[in-house]
Amino acid sequence: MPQLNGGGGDDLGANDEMISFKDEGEQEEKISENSSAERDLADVKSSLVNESETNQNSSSDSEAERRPPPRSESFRDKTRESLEEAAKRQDGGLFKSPPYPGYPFIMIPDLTSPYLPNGSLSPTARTYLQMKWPLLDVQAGSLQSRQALKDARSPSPAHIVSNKVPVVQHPHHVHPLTPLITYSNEHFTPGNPPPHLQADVDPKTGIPRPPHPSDISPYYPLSPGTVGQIPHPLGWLVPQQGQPVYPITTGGFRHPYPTALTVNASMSSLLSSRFPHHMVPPHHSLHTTGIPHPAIVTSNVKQESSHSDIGSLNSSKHQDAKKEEEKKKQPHIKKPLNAFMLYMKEMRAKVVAECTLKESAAINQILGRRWHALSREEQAKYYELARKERQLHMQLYPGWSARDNYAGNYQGKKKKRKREKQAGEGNEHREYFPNPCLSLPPITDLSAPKKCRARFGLDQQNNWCGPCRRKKKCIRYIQGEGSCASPPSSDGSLLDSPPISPSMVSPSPSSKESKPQTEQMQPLSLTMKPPPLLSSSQHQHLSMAPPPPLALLDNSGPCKTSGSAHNGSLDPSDMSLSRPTGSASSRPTSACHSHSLLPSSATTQPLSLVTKSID
DNA sequence: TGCCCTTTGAAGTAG
DNA sequence: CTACTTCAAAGGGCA
Repeated sequence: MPQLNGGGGDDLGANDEMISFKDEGEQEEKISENSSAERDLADVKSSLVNESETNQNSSSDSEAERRPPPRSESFRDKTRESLEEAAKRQDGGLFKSPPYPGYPFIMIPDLTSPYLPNGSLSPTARTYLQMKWPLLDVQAGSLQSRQALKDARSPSPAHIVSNKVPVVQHPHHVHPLTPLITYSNEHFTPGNPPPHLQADVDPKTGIPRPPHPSDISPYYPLSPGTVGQIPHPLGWLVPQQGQPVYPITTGGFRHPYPTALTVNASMSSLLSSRFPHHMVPPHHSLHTTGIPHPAIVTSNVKQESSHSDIGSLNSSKHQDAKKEEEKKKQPHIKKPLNAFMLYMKEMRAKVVAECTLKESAAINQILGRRWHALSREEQAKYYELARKERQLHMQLYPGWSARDNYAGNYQGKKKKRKREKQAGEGNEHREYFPNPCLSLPPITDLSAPKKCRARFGLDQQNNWCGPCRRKKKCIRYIQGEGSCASPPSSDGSLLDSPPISPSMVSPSPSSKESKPQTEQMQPLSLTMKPPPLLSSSQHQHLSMAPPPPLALLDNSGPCKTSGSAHNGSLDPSDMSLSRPTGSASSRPTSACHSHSLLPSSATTQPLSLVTKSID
């Protein structure tokens, strides 16, 4: 991977400092162009979600009724339209700008499924496939090509192979930065064959395949002929040759829904393939390849629900023992990943490579910023994925509840008790970026500074409190004052706080000065969430009115990259999302150390980390 | 070994 | 309804 050195040293710190992401610059540009378009981020987000929901609604209105949510044509059509549109847009500037991502491409998840406990592959091992519409209609049956592909492929993880997940890989057109996971809506297609349809079984593997190519979603990238065995980030989620992947019966689960999913053959096979035998609910038509479902961590299916149902016998008295036992025995069904998590999984490796950082906390900060820098469409992609994953999860584990994973921690029980922050602290505004890579000079609102780490940065650890040095909870952080070393500015900003990290602060001396300055440095300072204290009305107001200081912060990186033709598809609203506010004027136009991190990525994933004041 | 850090988002709980 | 909490991933660091 291209190191981010912008001139910078190889060492982490230096490097980080210098890193800037082009995409941010692009984002900024957008912002500047659309400064007026500020919208409430929250609204935007919700709109994204809604869109996604909407898409699916057409197909799944009454999902509850028809358990096997038919994912529908409508959705498919829409998606296809979107894709086509995207493709068209890209024609002009083809990958110059972050093509929107995903559409034309398929992201193949690394072999290590997020849920697979023992993933053997590195997270980075992700392949992005380009989707070509034309390929979509490939007949599923082409064993030949499939075989060929198979042969050509290097050995895949056993589970994968066994599953024979068909994925088409087009090495040549892979776009590094814009992976997209495509779902085959088919999975949910109402018309899917009933379980018994396993009839269409892969002769070789014995694994059921999609009944008919025709069912394959139009944009389903995988052509049977070119099937590869690549896992998807949502690996288990990835359709196999257009077949529904998820349907699973709830054998050992709580069945909130009566029909519990009409599992369709493909799903069954998928599930079976993902679950170890013992994990698979006693169930009829599941295939057992011994592959656990990603969401299941332990060896046994968490059947608490069913257990509870069945045996309320075990009442409280056994609970403790029971819990322990369950802990050990029961598999832990993990929460489905949300949009951001999906994004993180996908991008983490990239960021790591760029920054040479390995610390997840730092990486996550970067990713968080990048996330905000994403265009609406890009985020929408992930929201959609997340939505699907949730649906899938729901189907797989109808009785599962997030509460199940609380482990009794809620309200102060056992483990992780995250920071005890009190209301008032308002962390939301914290903007410090310890990681040089972020280089975003931070501190925006700082009424709620973060921990010492965040406040002082890695290079000033001498200022950290003891616990912080030990990576423990910051003792200074706890208090609303939030002041570790230096008190917040009179205006509430921590601008006068010690510079975070040299790298972050960057050359510009006047950090204190100005919000504007700060703003400039703060590429993505905005959080999508409205300030906690704002009432909805206020919130709304904000969206309409000139952005509050905080909002202003957003100027992200100045680095406008060349051509950021960006996505032509973006509409003004897009910007609002990525950059809720921000005025062009405040943003430095030229100041950017943009060292492009990634040749290819640079265009797409701009995150201008470094901000230097102009002049 | 297990928690912390850090991010966003979803979902649960408490008031 | 609002506010708050937990947990998803990740991996280095620490007790």
